[in-house]
Amino acid sequence: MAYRATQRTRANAEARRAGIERATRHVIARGGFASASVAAVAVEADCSAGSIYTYFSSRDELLRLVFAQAAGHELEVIAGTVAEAATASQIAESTVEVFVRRAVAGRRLAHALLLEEVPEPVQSERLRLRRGYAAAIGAALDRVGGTQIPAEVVARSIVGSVGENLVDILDPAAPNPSPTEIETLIRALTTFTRSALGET
Amino acid sequence: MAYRATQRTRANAEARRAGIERATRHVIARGGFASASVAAVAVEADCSAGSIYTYFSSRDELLRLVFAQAAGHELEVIAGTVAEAATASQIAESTVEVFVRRAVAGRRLAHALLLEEVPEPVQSERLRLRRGYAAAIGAALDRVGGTQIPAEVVARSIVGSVGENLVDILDPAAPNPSPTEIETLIRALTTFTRSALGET
DNA sequence: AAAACAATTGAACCACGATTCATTTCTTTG
DNA sequence: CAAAGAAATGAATCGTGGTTCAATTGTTTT
Repeated sequence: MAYRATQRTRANAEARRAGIERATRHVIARGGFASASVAAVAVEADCSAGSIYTYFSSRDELLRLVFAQAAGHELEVIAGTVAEAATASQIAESTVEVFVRRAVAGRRLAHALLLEEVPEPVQSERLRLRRGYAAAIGAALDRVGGTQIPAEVVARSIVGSVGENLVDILDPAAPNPSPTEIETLIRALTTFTRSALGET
Repeated sequence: MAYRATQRTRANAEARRAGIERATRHVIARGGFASASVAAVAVEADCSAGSIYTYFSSRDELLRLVFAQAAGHELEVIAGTVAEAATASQIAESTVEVFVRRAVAGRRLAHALLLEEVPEPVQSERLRLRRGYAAAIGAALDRVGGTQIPAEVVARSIVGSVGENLVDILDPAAPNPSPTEIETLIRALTTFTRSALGET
C-alpha cells in the first residue's frame, strides 16, 4: 500500500472547500443567487465546475449551506443586539436600526437573503431565518415583559414591518437610497414599532 | 376570397382565451405556480400545449396576466373595505380581518400570490400588488388623518406584519390552521396594529 | 522512482419543460 | 362543395445549466 490522507492533505481539502464557499458568497453578494451558476462559482473559486462536486453534493446544497452561514451570522448580530436591550422600546429601536443599516450596507446580499427567488432548499433555510429573527426578538420581549399580545406575533410583525419597507430599497434595479431616506425610514419604523409595543 | 373572422369566431376565440385563463387559475390554486406547466394548463383547459401560444405569447406572460387579474381582485377587495373605514382603528381592524380570512380561505392561492417562488415577470407583478396594498391603506390612513409617521410607511408595515404572520400558516406542507388559531392571530394582529396607530 | 490512490479537469451528457412548426382540422364565403 | 384562411395539434426541437466521468494530474508511501 502507498497512500493515506495526511494532515496537510486534509487541511488543503478544507481550505479548498472554504474557498468554494467564499467564492459562492462573493458571487451571491455581487449578483444574487440567479448569477451563482456552478460555472460562475468555479471561475470565482479558480477551480473547475466538476471539482465543486468533490466538496458539495449539488449546487442546491452548496447554495443552501452558504445561505445558512450568512443567515446564521445575521441572526447572531440581531440576537446579540436585542439581548442587550432592557426595555421593549430599546428592542424596537435596535432591531429597526440594525436591520435597516445592515441591509442597506449590503444591499445585494440582503436582497438575496430576504427577497430574491431561490431554489427550494434555500427557501426552507430562509423560512428558518425568518423564524429565527422572530424567535430572537420574541425571547427578548418575553424577557423584558409587558405585552399582552403573544411575543411571537409581535416579533414576527416587527420583522415583517421592517422587511416590507425594505422591499423597494433593496430592489437591485433601484438606485442606492440617499442617507436622508434611510434616516427617515429608521425614524418612522422606530416610532411605529415603539408605538405598537405600547411605549410612548 | 372566402374567409373573414365573424362575430361568432371572435366570441369563440375570446371564450377559449378566457378558458385558458380560468384553467391557469385553477391549476395555480390547486398546486401553485410550480405546477402550472404549459402542459398542465393545456390539460385543464382541454386543449393542446401549442394552442396556448395562439392566445399568449409565452408561459411567463400567461402567468403574469393571471397573477395580475387575481392580484387586482384582491386589491379591490381590500381597497373597498378600507374605503368604508372612518377611523384608523377601523382601518387596522378591517385590513387584518379581511387579509387573514381571505388568505386562509384560499390558502394555496394566497401562498402563490404572496410567497411562492415565481418567474421574474410575475415577481414584478407581485411587487405591484404589495405596493398596491400599501397605497390603498396609505390613502385610507391619510383620509382619516392623525398619524405623524408617513402613511406609506405605516401602510407597508401593516402589510408586512400581517404577511409575515401568515408565512407558516400558508405553507402548503402545513396542515390547515384551526379556527381558534385564526381567531387568536386576528385578535393579536388587530391589537398590534391598532396600538401601532396610537389608538387604544 | 514506482505503486497506489485521490483530486482535478472540462467536455460530453442529460433532464426538463418551454417553444416551434408541418400537418390536420375547422370556418367562412362564393 | 371548393377555395381560402384560421386555428388546433402534438411530436420534434431547443436552450439552459446542472451533473457525470474518462483521462490527467497530484500526493503519499515504500
